[in-house]
Amino acid sequence: METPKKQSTRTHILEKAVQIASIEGLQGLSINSLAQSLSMSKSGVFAHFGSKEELQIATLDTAWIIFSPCLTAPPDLSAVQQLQHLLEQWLNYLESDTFPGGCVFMSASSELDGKPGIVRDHLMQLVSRAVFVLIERIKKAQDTQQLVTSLPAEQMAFELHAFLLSANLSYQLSRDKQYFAIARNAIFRHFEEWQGLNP
Amino acid sequence: METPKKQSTRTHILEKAVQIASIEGLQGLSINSLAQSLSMSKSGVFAHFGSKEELQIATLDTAWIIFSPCLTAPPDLSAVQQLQHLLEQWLNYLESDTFPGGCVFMSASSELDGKPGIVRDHLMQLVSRAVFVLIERIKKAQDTQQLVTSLPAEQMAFELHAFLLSANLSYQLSRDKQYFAIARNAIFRHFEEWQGLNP
DNA sequence: AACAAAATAGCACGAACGTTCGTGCTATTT
DNA sequence: AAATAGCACGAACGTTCGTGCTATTTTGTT
Repeated sequence: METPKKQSTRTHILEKAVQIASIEGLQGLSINSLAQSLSMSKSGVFAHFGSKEELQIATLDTAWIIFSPCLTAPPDLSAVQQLQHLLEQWLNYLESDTFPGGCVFMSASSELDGKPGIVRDHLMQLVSRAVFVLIERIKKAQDTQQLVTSLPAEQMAFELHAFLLSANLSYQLSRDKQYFAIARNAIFRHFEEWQGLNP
Repeated sequence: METPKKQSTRTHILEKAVQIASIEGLQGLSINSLAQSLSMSKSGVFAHFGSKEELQIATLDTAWIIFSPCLTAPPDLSAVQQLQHLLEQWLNYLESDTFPGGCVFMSASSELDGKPGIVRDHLMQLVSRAVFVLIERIKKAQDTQQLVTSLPAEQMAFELHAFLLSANLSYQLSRDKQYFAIARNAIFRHFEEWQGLNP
């Protein structure tokens, strides 16, 4: 039987790293505390990455692997249903404590804006990828006359994304899940309006 | 002549502290770097506050003094105009680089969520105060039949606030001011809708 | 069973962190 | 003129950080 042990320690390290980073932030993720929480030595952890920046990038990639399934949708749904499916999965990802300290990408965006470097570049690439999927889904719904075309897809994406971000931030600060209900209400009403009057 | 020296160094320190904190975050605001950028000694700065937590709280208070004028509005305006005035000033505050690294309260919210303590408590109090003003302005506009009452004021406040937060985050990450135009578009359209059909 | 390779541990380093202490300056008060 | 208080300073503390080195252990292949 093939033992999966060889690759699994690095994976195991990164899963803990994502948890810690979601609470302490990417900067607060220290190799020392990471090693201790894994009952490993500092150098044992460090050797897997070679630098803290590489650890941070690998942590972002691991978080992306956890998050990215949200972006998929069953192909048998209509375009607008796929879009709604995407938003609902995104909300579930924020609401269920997938990451104990909230969306890693959002907290990382806050700490890394204004600090150029490869970690920031990598983060921006991942964030752009998620927003790109959102915009594309909106455009497809517009192309099939399921959403109005009076608004640019980018405008709609900004507003929907804003509700997701804001719900995450308010929830993390207050630990009150009502903000997800409020965000769902906002999203639902906007869909009602944007589906309403087709030319 | 009364010497303003005594209180002014502390004020001077805190003004620099707000600038640094807006870029590096409240945790990244180190007493060492703060002292160096002021050509002071570490202990000279430290003595004014006694602990880093007290420095962080004083920094938040200083940022609030800078921000809070946004919340005022000329009393001769109508309720809905006062609300629009508030949002426009808030956007200007985010857009003009009042703080070089973006809204201090937002980045602080991101780093402090999930880390209980007096700094987090103090931050939440300030944030709540701003949101409270926003909600009260909406309620007053509803009471005077200038905004529809089919939505709770808290729901409207969440959506408007989300646009502000999201514009700030996207701008700080991309340095692209188009996001403020998008946010203004979103706010304008929502007012059009919420003013539209009164009972 | 022996051995090469990879993974982990151990140790030391320089730097930066928050904090404390003793000590001068410089006003203000007695 | 003497005593006092407030500021700011430099030095040092113990700790933690990221990062190199060198052993030692574990693993996979013959």
